[in-house]
Amino acid sequence: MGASKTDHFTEEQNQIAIVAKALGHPARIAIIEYLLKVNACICNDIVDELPLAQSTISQHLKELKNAGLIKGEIEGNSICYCINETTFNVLKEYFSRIIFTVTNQKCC
Amino acid sequence: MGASKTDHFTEEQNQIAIVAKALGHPARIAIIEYLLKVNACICNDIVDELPLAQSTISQHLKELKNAGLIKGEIEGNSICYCINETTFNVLKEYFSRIIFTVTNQKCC
DNA sequence: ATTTAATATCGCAATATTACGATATAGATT
DNA sequence: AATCTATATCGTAATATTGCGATATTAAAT
Repeated sequence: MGASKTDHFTEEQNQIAIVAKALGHPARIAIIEYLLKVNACICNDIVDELPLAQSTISQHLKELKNAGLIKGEIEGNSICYCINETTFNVLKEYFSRIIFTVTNQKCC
Repeated sequence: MGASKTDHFTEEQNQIAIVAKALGHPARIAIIEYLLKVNACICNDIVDELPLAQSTISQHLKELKNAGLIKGEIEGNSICYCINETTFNVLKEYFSRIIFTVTNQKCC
C-alpha cells in the first residue's frame, strides 16, 4: 500500500528512523553543514549557498526542525535556526551502541 | 520535479545522505537490531520476526546492502547477512564531528 | 500607511518509496 | 528428476517526497 507500518515497531525504532530519514537527503546534510560552518544562525544567505529555490529550502528546514535536528524561531525579519545538539547526541549514542555490540560478535 | 539534485552536493554529503536514508525506515532499523540481537547471520526467521511479507523484507535487505550497512552473500539454501561495521563507523565519526563542532559554538 | 525583505505555505507535476502477491531462482533433500 | 525451502525479482497500486512558482505572512524600514 505504500505507507510504512510505524505502529508495528518500537518507539525507539520509529524515532531513530524519523531522524535518519530527515538526514537522508543531501540538501539537508548540506544545510546542517552550513549551520556548522557559519557558526551562527541562518540568515537568508543560505538561499544563495544552495542550488535550490527558497521555498524548497524552507521545506527542508521544516523537516529538519520536525525531526528535532535543528531548533529555532523566527527573529524579526530574519530567522534563527541552529543545530540541536541533543538529537545528534542521541544518534551518536545509538550508533556507538551498535558498533560496540558488533565489535564483540563474530560473523561472516 | 521530484528528483534530488545529487550532482550539486559534495561526494560526502551524498554518501552520508544515502546511508541515512537507508536507515530512515523503522523496518530497516528493526532488521539492523535483529542482526545485532541474534549475533549471527540472518536465516529465514527474520520473516517471522517482522510484520512484513517476505518480499518486502528482501527489498529492505537489498537497500541496506546497497547503502553498505550490511554485507553478505547467499550461502547455499540460506543467506548470510551481517552488519557492516565500517559504514556504521563512518556515521558515528561524522556525527561525532558535528557534535564536537557544535559544542564549541554558541548560538540560540 | 506603504513598501521592502525574509520566510512560510499552497498547489501542482514529476519521481520515489513502500508493500504485497505472484513468480522466478537455486541449493538441499528425497 | 521431483520436491522442498529460502531468497530474489517482477508487476502494480497506494502513498510520500522533491522541487518550483505563486502567494501569503510578518516584521522592519521608509
